Amino acid sequence: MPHTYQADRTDRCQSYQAGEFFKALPREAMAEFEALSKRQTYASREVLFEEKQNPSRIFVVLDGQVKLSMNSIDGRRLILRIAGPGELPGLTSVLSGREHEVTAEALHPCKIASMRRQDFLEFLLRYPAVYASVARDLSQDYTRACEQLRTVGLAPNAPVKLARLLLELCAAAHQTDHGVQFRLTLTHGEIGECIGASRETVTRTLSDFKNRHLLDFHGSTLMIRNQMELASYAEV
Amino acid sequence: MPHTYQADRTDRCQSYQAGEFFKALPREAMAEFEALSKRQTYASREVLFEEKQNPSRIFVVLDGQVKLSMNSIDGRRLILRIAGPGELPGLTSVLSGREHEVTAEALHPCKIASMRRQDFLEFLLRYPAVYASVARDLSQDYTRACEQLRTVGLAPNAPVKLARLLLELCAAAHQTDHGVQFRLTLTHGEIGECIGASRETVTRTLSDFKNRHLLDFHGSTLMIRNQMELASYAEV
DNA sequence: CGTTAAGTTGAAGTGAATCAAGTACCGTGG
DNA sequence: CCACGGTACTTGATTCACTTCAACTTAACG
Repeated sequence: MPHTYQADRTDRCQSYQAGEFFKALPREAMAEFEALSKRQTYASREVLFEEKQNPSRIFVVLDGQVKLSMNSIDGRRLILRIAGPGELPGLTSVLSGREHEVTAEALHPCKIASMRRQDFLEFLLRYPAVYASVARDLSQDYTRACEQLRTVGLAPNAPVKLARLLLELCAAAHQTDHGVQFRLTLTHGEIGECIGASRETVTRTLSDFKNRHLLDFHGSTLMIRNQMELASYAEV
Repeated sequence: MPHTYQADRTDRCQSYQAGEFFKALPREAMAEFEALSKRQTYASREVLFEEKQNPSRIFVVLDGQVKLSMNSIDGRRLILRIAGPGELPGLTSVLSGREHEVTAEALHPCKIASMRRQDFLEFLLRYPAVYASVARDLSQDYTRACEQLRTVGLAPNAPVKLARLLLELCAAAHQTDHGVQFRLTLTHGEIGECIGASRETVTRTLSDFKNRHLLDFHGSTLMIRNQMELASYAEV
């Protein structure tokens, strides 16, 4: 084997293991997964799979972000989540064989690994231990879907929905002296699509929060000044 | 063993196997599951577990129906689904150990089997084949949650939401010469809680559908006259 | 047969969508 | 360096679907 292969292999391992899924995998399972899968680069906005399609491949995000959403005929859209490195968008459908319930689309240029569905199912049969990872991933997906149902279906109004989304983002963010700070990579329109509100409502609600000193923003940087108050506000 | 035990045991097998979960289970796994679980009767409205609780037991509906819902402080409610015999409400949380995202409440008097969470997890380790059933159940829950997200979060208005719910109910209903007919066991209020609409809106929209000859109802019996048109209406 | 829960219908109020008309921002190329 | 075009954001005015409130009818059930 040429030297470059080793380097590449290490690189691949790291990419795969960015998420939880492959963490607990035995070495030989990991190697086999890599052997069976192929890597590909997806351009920004390129679609990995679409809702209503039958799942033909399993995908692993190695690098970049993938937007999972549901789309309606009239152009309305509901963003479910942004999947990052190590995640397996569409796992549910690949397992069940039912058509995809969501559309996956590269947000930025992405590195993606993928494998034929049948190969993955056979791989699963050879390594039943992987089921534990599968179950964890599925249950996480379900939990997230429930959280979003709570936001979209149970919140009494748009400000509460937005507050809930912001608090979710806080969890992955970085604490400073003046509050929790993070970059808002989504546009107002996309935020609206996460919570079922219009772009304008997002703008208005954000500036309302600013006026009430719950948060501050300059450009795409958002600072949650008073997370406690925001949280009590978001309570459903 | 007394004779009644045999009879009881047969009865129990049938109850467990009403759903998909236990269908594929090896005989000894089934027997062990029964030995470790206890049966209980729940009165109408009695709560099996509540959201935010930590999961301590796994539940199996043997007979009756269990309402799964999310509840907000101010009395608003979102009904996720009605679980019937053979289903395992709360499975996700039992597996992940995270707090319950939903509340489970007996609709009518119910027969329920339950088992200590720890016992179930150990049972799973002894019978990894059960993971296949677990994965199927989880993916089904996820799919359903997605469907509801589509209804609640993506439908443009209440009539479309209601039409989608009715079509869902049609799937489990019985075809006649004049259309699909089934009993609507939910009250208008509960229907509203399924789709995120008020009781009055449900009443009004149903009578609107009736006027447009999409459906008919007498008492709690509902007849979908024109399923095709209702479906095209519900398209999101 | 009376009491309670569910369904119905009308009227008024409201939160958020939509429409409209801007401004700020950013990368590109002259 | 600045004009340009495109995208995102902002803000106000209008509209509308649905909620809420209220009064009433009908059905369910011990």
